[in-house]
Amino acid sequence: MTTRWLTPEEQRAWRAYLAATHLLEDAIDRQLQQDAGMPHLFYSVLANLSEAPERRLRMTDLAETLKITRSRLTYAVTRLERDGLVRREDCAWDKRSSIAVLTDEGTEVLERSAPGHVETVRATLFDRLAPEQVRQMEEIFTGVVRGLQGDGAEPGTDDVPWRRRSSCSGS
Amino acid sequence: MTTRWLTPEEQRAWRAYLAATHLLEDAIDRQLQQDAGMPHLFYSVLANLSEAPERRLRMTDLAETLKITRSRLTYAVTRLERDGLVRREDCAWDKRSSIAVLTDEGTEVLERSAPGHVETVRATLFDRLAPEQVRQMEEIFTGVVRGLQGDGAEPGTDDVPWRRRSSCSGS
DNA sequence: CACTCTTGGTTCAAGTTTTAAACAAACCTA
DNA sequence: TAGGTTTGTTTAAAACTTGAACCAAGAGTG
Repeated sequence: MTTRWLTPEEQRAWRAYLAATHLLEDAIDRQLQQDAGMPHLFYSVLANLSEAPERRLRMTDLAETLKITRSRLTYAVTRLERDGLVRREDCAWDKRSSIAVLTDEGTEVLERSAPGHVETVRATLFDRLAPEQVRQMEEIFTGVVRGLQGDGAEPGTDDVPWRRRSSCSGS
Repeated sequence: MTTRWLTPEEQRAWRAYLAATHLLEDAIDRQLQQDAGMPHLFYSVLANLSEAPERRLRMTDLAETLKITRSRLTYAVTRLERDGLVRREDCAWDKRSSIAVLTDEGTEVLERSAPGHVETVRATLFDRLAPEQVRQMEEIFTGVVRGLQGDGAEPGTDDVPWRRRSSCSGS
């Protein structure tokens, strides 16, 4: 089986993608580090928690939605907990689980830095895209995500993966 | 000025993008680490050199096309040089510059690991995209790149940025 | 009930990578 | 020549990632 190399079109797309992701991540990381004192990943943790019911999520679920290893998440949450932005709670139903909870201070920090973050995402990305391109982007990347790890999952659960399991949210 | 939050469509696109980039980078890094013993960035260095005239590029130019800092590139090239995949040469025209040259061994390693890499890129990305989506991707991200750092550059030089300056290639 | 298997999460040590600031050399311009 | 810029590296510190090992708790089985 001989290698099917990338076509010129694919090469151009790939290069553009690589360059853009580098620049984007740099810009966003710089902005967040500046304004919120944290890297993008940490911000994403806070953001995801803030949208979860009762602002709490199981570590494993959080790791899954963020597409990172649990180890990596443990590291992030430990930092955030040290800064008082997140608190860990035990799960009453499953005593193995620990639940990351966004604290009030975490909420404050998030709300304070969200505008700047959104501003950056807009300035670097969405303000340069036509509405049609936004749709295209979503389709392209949801496809990639599904292919890369959703192969075994039933379609339809991808939008809100954090509602799949018991969220230990009952008080 | 009140914050213009992301629309639901933009949010979906953004989340999909973030998830996909995480998964993609993970997959590609894992594959390259496995098969070539190096992270994606290092591979990109080799790949870019291999396509340059005489397989040589100024450090600064290389950093610019890779969208990384010179410091970061210095680190990468140092590693690659230690492994014999890249060699540094002085530039005759400008004695400040140093030129990274892909060695024969580097070429071998690259050629040996390229098929697996392309295979991964295909499997994770392009084999899931319609030709139209490849074009959409290119347009979206070239726009982003141009906006993020090409604002001051004349349009038309984006495709082959490494030919812009003296490449110190005259043997 | 033991027994095993799996899951959830952390710890630990090692290594990798990034950053930022400082530096030196070379170039350029007047 | 002086002053400013570009190139590239060095350095030290910090940040991050990895992978394996580990423990505790649930789940399934006989």
